[in-house]
Amino acid sequence: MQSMESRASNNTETVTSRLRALIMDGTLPQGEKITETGLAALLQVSRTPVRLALAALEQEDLVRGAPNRGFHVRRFTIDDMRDILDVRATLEGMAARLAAEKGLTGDEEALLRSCIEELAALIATGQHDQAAFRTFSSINIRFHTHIARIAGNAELIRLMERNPFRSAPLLHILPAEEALQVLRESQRDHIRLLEAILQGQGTRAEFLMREHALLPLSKATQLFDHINTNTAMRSIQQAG
Amino acid sequence: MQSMESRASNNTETVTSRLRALIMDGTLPQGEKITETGLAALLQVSRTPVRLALAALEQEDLVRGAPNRGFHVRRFTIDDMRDILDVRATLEGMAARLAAEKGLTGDEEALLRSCIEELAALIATGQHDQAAFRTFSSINIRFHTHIARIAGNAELIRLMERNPFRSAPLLHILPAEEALQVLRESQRDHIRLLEAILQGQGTRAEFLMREHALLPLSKATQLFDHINTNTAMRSIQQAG
DNA sequence: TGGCACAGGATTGCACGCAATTCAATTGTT
DNA sequence: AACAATTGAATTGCGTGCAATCCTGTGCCA
Repeated sequence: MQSMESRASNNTETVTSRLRALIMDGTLPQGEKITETGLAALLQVSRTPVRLALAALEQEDLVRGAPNRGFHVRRFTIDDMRDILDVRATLEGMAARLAAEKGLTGDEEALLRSCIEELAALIATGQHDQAAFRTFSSINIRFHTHIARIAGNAELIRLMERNPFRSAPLLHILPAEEALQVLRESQRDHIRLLEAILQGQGTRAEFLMREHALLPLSKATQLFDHINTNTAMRSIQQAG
Repeated sequence: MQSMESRASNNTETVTSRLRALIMDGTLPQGEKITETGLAALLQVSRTPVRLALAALEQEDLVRGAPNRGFHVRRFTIDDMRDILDVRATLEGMAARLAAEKGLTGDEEALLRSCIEELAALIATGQHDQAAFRTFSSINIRFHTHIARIAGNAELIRLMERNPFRSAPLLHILPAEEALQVLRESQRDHIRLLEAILQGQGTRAEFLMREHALLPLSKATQLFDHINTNTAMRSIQQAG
């Protein structure tokens, strides 16, 4: 997570990454008002890179701003989460379809298979601690990213990378037993998916992937509650 | 086109709109280097709003920038266009599916029907001049936008609005007879689409819409040639 | 007591200056 | 003559000051 984001040559990108992290990990609660001055003081930079970072995150829709009235951290309602996941599922489905229609080279197939094998090995250990879930998430992202790469649609990759919940740490939230169950279901999906792609079954791959990507949806309520508990509860309670 | 974009309270949004227009209408050729200073001088503002506007358009992927090396207008290859249209078709298809699954209120149905009737009336006149195509495009956008609204997925709407070719003036490019043919095919798609949505046939609506949105793809080569001829030819010839 | 106007403080939006980086041309060397 | 190093111009990145705008709290009036 940090190894990808923290490499930045200029201050603006650094501030953008740090601000994004502050929002995603809940340090800045939902709905929190962000002042350029305050954030600049917090991050020890001037207002200029802060302003640029806020503009960037406004495009990502993580913060929202009104003219002359500054920015505030976006509030994610449960409907927002459903919408975002739904779009993500559609885009991932498209990636799977394109990959199936295009066909895989030997290297590409090998890479996907290795992801599946790593995941299988991880599940076989039966571990269900934070570290295991983190590893799972990392391999899982690699699997999905690679399918998008194979699809070869630059615009698609661009949109998927900008999805707010690209790497939402869902598993860490669920009870351990339930999380393990999710892992197993997820893995079964992966295997079927690769099979469909290998056989060139575009539509089947698309729908399998769609269903697979929607798997977190059933847990959305828990995710929602967790985020609120973790971040905005105090301010909400104070406000109400 | 202008009535939607030009209302801006602050300078940054004004500059963003104007710069976007400069790029889309080809005043700034593809690959053209953009200097903050130069653009600020051209638009009679300081570098600050220009910098913010460039950052915004970089998110839209209309300009691209390298650290410490400024920005240049994105070059659209024909592959880029295919990719963007393909993604757009998928998103529009999703909107149609959601609309069909959700069902229409009387008002919503009436609005879609009125779009179709207006389009039919326009086609019936047999006009094929620029004004007619502009009108067609306007009504067409209304039809599609309304379906996205009915779908009710905020994230989906957001992505569709950011699509670079949201309102690409395709028809103006084609020979008049061919453009008229496109209009008729397009209209037939609209009618079938509404029928599928009304009957709650989500998957059918999705695929009809996908096909419909891909209609410009067959003309992509012409579009590509036109844009290059219109904008970048000189600089390309000079460079090569 | 309730509502409105006004003023003070705070914050954004913009302009400009300076340092750091990059690119290009010139110069010197082999 | 070809290539490498160096210097200089141009441009970006960032900091900060100032005016315009907006919010808050106070006081006045009905």
